[in-house]
Amino acid sequence: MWRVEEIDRRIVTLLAGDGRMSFTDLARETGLSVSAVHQRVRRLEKRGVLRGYTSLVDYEAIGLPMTAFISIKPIDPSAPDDAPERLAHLTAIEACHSVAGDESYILKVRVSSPGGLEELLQQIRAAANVSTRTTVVLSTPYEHRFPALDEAEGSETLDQP
Amino acid sequence: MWRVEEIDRRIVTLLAGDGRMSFTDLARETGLSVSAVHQRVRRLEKRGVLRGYTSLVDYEAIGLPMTAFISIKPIDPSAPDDAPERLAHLTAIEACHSVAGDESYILKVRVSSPGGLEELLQQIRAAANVSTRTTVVLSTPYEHRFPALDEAEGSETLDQP
DNA sequence: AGTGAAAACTAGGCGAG
DNA sequence: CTCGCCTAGTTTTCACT
Repeated sequence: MWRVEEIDRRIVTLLAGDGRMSFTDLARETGLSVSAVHQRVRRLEKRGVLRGYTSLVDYEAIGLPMTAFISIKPIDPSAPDDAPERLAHLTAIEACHSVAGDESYILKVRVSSPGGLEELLQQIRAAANVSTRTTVVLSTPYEHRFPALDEAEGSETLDQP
Repeated sequence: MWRVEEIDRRIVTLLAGDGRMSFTDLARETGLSVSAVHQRVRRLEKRGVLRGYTSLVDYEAIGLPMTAFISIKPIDPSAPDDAPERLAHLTAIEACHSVAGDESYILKVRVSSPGGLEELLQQIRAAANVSTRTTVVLSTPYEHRFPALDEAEGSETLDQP
């Protein structure tokens, strides 16, 4: 009697929790056959609901112990705003969000040291002609959590053929 | 002649790019045997360098099209600061970073609508006794990128037996 | 959409260099 | 640390419902 979509949400949630979970395990958890889950996962991938898989990495262990948020604002507000493309080559930038508010973008960056952050800030200012405001992360109580999906959410979009 | 560590960095980078890559493929990409890669991956997992695997999800497709950053500040600065624990039950909060600066934490949240954001803000203020400052994300040019790891970074920490 | 079974491929353990 | 072999288990396709 529950909507079919329940199962897709369950699959997405399970894979968010363990991106390497086998189809066999997904099948057991969802009560479907292996081939049915397989088919659903492939369909979710094709539709872009599942956009890929990644490992969660300890940035401290790979020599990038420092995280910061950098808000940027164009120095010349009349110039075309192509900051994301201009900054894309800086691999220390993990994410770039266009935001409402005083500044135009928020960047999340990972660097090895204060010196590395200073250097990155100079590169950002030079590459995109922006002023910056930096907020250094001291610790991260949690990250990469996945929300509980209830039937109110996603039903319309996930339910299309 | 190159440091052995080169290979571990390569493995981490490959798994960051495709968290479901098979050991067979990892072996081919790194030039090692399957069992050698297998052993290295298990070691990286045990050391906590690889902390897990997850799927990348299109939040719009699952009915959570709205992302925001919420900075919070305690209303009573003399009270013990246990905001992360007090907020942990709110699954709309994807990440919680303790930060330097005017505010004490930055939260990243996913909601279904402005109404959902409003409700979440009330819950946050009530649960942690904080004031909030919200920055709504308009679009995300990129996210979840993984930095290029060069030999300068990570060598010390990754190189230990 | 779902199922079960066959074929191809992968994971994970073992002994050896 | 690395290799290659081996078996159990997983992925993927297919014909059928």
